Amino acid sequence: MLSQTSQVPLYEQIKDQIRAAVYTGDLKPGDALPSLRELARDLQVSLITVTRAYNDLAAEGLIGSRQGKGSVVLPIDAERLRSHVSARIDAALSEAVKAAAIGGLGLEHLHAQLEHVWDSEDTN
Amino acid sequence: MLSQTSQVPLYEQIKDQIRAAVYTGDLKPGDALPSLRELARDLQVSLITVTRAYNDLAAEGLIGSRQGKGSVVLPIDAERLRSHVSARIDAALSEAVKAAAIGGLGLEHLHAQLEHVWDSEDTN
Amino acid sequence: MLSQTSQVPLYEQIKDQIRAAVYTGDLKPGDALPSLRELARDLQVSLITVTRAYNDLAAEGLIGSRQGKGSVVLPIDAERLRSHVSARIDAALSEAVKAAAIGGLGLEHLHAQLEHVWDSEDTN
Amino acid sequence: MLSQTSQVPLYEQIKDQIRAAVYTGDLKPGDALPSLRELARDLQVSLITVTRAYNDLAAEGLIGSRQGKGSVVLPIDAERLRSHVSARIDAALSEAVKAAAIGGLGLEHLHAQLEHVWDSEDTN
DNA sequence: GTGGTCTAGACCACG
DNA sequence: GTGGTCTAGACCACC
Repeated sequence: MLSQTSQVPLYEQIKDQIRAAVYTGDLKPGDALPSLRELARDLQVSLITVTRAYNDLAAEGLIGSRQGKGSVVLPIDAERLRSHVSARIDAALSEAVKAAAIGGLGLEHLHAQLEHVWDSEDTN
Repeated sequence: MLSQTSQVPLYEQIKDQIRAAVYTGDLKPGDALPSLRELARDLQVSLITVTRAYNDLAAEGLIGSRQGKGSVVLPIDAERLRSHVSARIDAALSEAVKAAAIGGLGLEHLHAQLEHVWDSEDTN
Repeated sequence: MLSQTSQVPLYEQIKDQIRAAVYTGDLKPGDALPSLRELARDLQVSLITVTRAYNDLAAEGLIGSRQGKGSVVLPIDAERLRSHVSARIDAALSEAVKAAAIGGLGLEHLHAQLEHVWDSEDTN
Repeated sequence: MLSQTSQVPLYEQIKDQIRAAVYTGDLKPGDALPSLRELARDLQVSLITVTRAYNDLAAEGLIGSRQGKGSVVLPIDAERLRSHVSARIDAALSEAVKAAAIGGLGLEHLHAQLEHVWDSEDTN
């Protein structure tokens, strides 16, 4: 699902979803991705937008494209994935800690809030 | 310190810095802010960029400006601060949870990582 | 129609007109607003002036803008509209009461004058 | 009492207060106004600001100044006062009616609200 | 001196 | 095409 109202560009949202599918295993190395036109139709966005997302992911080394054969997921490097995820988690937690410091909230509050957020994300 | 290369607009960076100073108590209600021209000169940005930041903050109700008198920090109400901090914490934790889901990491890992980040922020 | 001689800033006049159109229903949620450049040309003002008006309205939560897609009216919530209208009415009536006090006119005079004004606005 | 935070310029606030005093009879024709320096001290504003207020009122024909004799209230023209007050009342009521129309509120609501505002202004 | 407004014109990101 | 950002420079009102 894409948000037309979010500040995040559409092509970034598409990239995030494909990345997430790859990293969670919903898409495995060798799997074929939907064609540009198919995905553009399904997501109700312009062909240009999907093209940009695929190009970016190809530049990242996550997917590969062959003339007339469509795009496929490339083998992922476990180390790559781990550092990618770790960096994102640490950055996010650092943000949370800074905000807590401003509000004078302690570590316990963060742990508790983390439980709440975890549960609510789980149900979505 | 402003980053000319960051994706974040200059005026947003200025707003963030002033907001942080107010919320942390470095700037207290009633304190005078640097004049538009003074800050523009110090930060090496255009007068208009600083003006925009001050205007936005005034619209938020965080600061007040009067022609010929300069700009001052307005009294903050506790409710405002609390909701501001809560929103920031929840957004950040939500990011962390999403990243953990991609990496297949569990809630325990997040709690542990939170401890690490908390300690490292503490020592800065 | 904008007044170049009024004390009210051009961008505030633009904001007022769009706000009025939204609140009266001339513009409904989902409707597209004219593009920045189009409105600037039509109103004979600078692009920046229109941009500022749109930005302010977006900060108010009344409209939303996306790069490359234009600007649209966002859904309004009833509570927001009610408080907006109430505040405007109270401010205006307070002005009238103050003026009446200066002229030594009583409450009955205001009620009578209110009838007259109501009728004359009605016929416009 | 002057509001340092209001958007209304200080000298306009001073003018309003003197006008109100004249129109309500607290200051009668022939009465001496406080000297520029005295009023500036009392109101905690600069001499320039008070001077501007007095000059504007003199230009309006409401007060007169004589070298070394201070300023005095001039005879007021009853017709002048009446039209001045009427215009202000009508403008304010028209604003209120417009706002009510937007909110779909009827004439009865305005009459009721007028009562409330009248009472609350009375107690101040 | 201060902030408020408006201008013209540029470059970038997005679809 | 769209909106977002930033610039330099001007004039005004206020104190």
